Amino acid sequence: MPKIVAERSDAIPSLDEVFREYGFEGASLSTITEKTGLGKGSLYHFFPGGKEEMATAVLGEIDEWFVTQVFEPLRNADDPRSAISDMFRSVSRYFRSGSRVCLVGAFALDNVRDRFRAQVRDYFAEWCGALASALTRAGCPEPDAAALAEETVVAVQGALVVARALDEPEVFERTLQRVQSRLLAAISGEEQR
Amino acid sequence: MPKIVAERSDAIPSLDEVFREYGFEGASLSTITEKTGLGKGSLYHFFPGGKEEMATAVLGEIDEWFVTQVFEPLRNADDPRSAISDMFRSVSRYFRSGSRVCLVGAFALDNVRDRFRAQVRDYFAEWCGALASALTRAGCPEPDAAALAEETVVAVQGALVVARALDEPEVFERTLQRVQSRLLAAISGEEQR
DNA sequence: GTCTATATGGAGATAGAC
DNA sequence: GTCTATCTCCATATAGAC
Repeated sequence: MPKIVAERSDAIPSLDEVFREYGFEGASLSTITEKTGLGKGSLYHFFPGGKEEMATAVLGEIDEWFVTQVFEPLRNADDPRSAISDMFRSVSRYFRSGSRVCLVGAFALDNVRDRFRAQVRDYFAEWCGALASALTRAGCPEPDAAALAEETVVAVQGALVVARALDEPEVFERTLQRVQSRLLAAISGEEQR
Repeated sequence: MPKIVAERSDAIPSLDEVFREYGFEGASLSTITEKTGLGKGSLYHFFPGGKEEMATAVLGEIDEWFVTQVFEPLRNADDPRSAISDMFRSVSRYFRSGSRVCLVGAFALDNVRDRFRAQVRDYFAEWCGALASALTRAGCPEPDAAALAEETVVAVQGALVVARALDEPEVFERTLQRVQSRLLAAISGEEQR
């Protein structure tokens, strides 16, 4: 399907798709041309830095989505409990119930990690930090909160790997359910003390 | 350092290293030549199918290691409890406490997954199956065993992703500790009934 | 801004001497 | 078995007309 592209940001969703499907090295300029509907001329007009700039832009867009949809709600919500539930809903939607890969995670395992080191690092650090913050405000003691947050982020990433390896997206939803109930249990447990 | 290469299998460890470090697409023939110490002539003599055959051979070698070191012990050990402990020790050693990537997991997230679909699939399916078998024989009821096994494999893969993304290998060891105690707790819990 | 044509390099792979 | 030379192809990137 042809895309309507009038400015740089209109191309980002297609670029996101392409990198997710083919990986950074696997996404050739001709593939990108095809999937975005933009010729090389336009592509280099919008992204003078070439593929690397395209990927940086996509990572930036992903980060922005997570910041507004996930990280900020976790950090600022009046009700941290429901912010955590919202996180699971958003994440499930974002990863299409396990049939969509995490581009940042894929970059982390790839040799391109070093080229996008800061963006990759921050994404995971922010996620862990924001979730730990919500857990703490929900009554979970500090060290447990950090551990639970890390466990949750690890589970999400692992589930995406295994789901794709087995071609069984259900692994992802099962995992989300499991860690979510574990988090909520940890919170109620604390509140009862 | 130069390698002593007299037969095909002598090249596998170097190939394994190269693919782990550069990924499948990122590992060019000149990189491979350099790291294995073999010229293109020798390389194509040993692997007429080129890069794809090299990767297949590496995946086969990895699988064989896991079958003998991890899967068979899990399935056959007289004492499933200690087989499970052994698994965690072997896995920690194999992944160098989180500083080594899982090549199969990396392939799963990459677009090369489809080219090695069966090998990628089997690796994870076998791991889950073998661990579930050990858990069942240790007294864990069937459905719980499968869920716990899946959770464990998911955690290992996720920990490798996050450890590499954050440049913090400790994430891996922490995760192993956590899932190990959870498994052992589940088993003792069952045995007390 | 978007196109076509093109430059240049390195990729994977092969041939054939030794 | 291992080497060097070479083939072909497609990659990223650029130039310049429109």
